[in-house]
Amino acid sequence: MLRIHAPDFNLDLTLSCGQVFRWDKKERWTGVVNGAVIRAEQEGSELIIESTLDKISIQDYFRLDDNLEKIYSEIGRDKLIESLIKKYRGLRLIRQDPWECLASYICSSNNTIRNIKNSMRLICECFGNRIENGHYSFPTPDALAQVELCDMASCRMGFRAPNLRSAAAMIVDGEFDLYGIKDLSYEEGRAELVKIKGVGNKIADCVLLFAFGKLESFPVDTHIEQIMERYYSECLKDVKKSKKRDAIGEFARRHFGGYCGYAQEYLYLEDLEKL
DNA sequence: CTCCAGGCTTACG
DNA sequence: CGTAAGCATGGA
Repeated sequence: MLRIHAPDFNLDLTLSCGQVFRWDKKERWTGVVNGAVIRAEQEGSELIIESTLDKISIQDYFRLDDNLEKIYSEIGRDKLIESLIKKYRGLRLIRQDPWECLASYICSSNNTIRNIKNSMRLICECFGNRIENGHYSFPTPDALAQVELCDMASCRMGFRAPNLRSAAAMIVDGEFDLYGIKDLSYEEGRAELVKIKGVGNKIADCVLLFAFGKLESFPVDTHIEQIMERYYSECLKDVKKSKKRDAIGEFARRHFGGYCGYAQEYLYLEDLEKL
């Protein structure tokens, strides 16, 4: 049992804001990270962890080394984001495994969070390794590259299944250096990721932000598009519909600065919770 | 029934 | 160039 000092951290918000798909809250939050089951709960500023992973790995996963005060002062450029910082204080980005992150977001296109979570659970149950009762590791690229498409149909991924398997094959064959992206700039990494079939700008931005910690990434999906239209419409007039998402991302980098990926997460959660 | 969901690819003017 | 249909699946 680990007790980790975690000020400015909100476990519930961090795990329920839609950035990760393999955590569930029962009595405690339970998830699988890097092949190990983690059970987590929070008591005030103490994060209480039961896992075989060490303290450093947990701190790294939850990005507890991020200086949130500095990030808040950087992105807090207007009234809206200031109010969201106040409302969702302690929401942190998570440092996900690149392959699981890529696979999850390949599955995310034109899909719901509920369906994505269901598909990722099935993928792990069908093709991962059993760790303990009811908990499975995320299958490696090798494991998925060998799966027949007809066997993948049971994971309910629909038209995205061939994209996931071909991404796995590209990584296994050495055709795509996923882990090398950590050494690239945001722009270079994006140019690489969109070479994968089924990966466009938005999914590339999610992988760059959630797995590689490129905090200047600002993924623009339907939720972000809607909330940005509502609150920052004056900055998007005269932009053609087909260029709107690019324009929103560029505006966000100018407006919120180099930590705009954090701003994205707060805006996204606000739109998720709208009535 | 239609419309939408953390989009992307392809085809057609 | 630009726009639009089509893509599986499930829920509202």
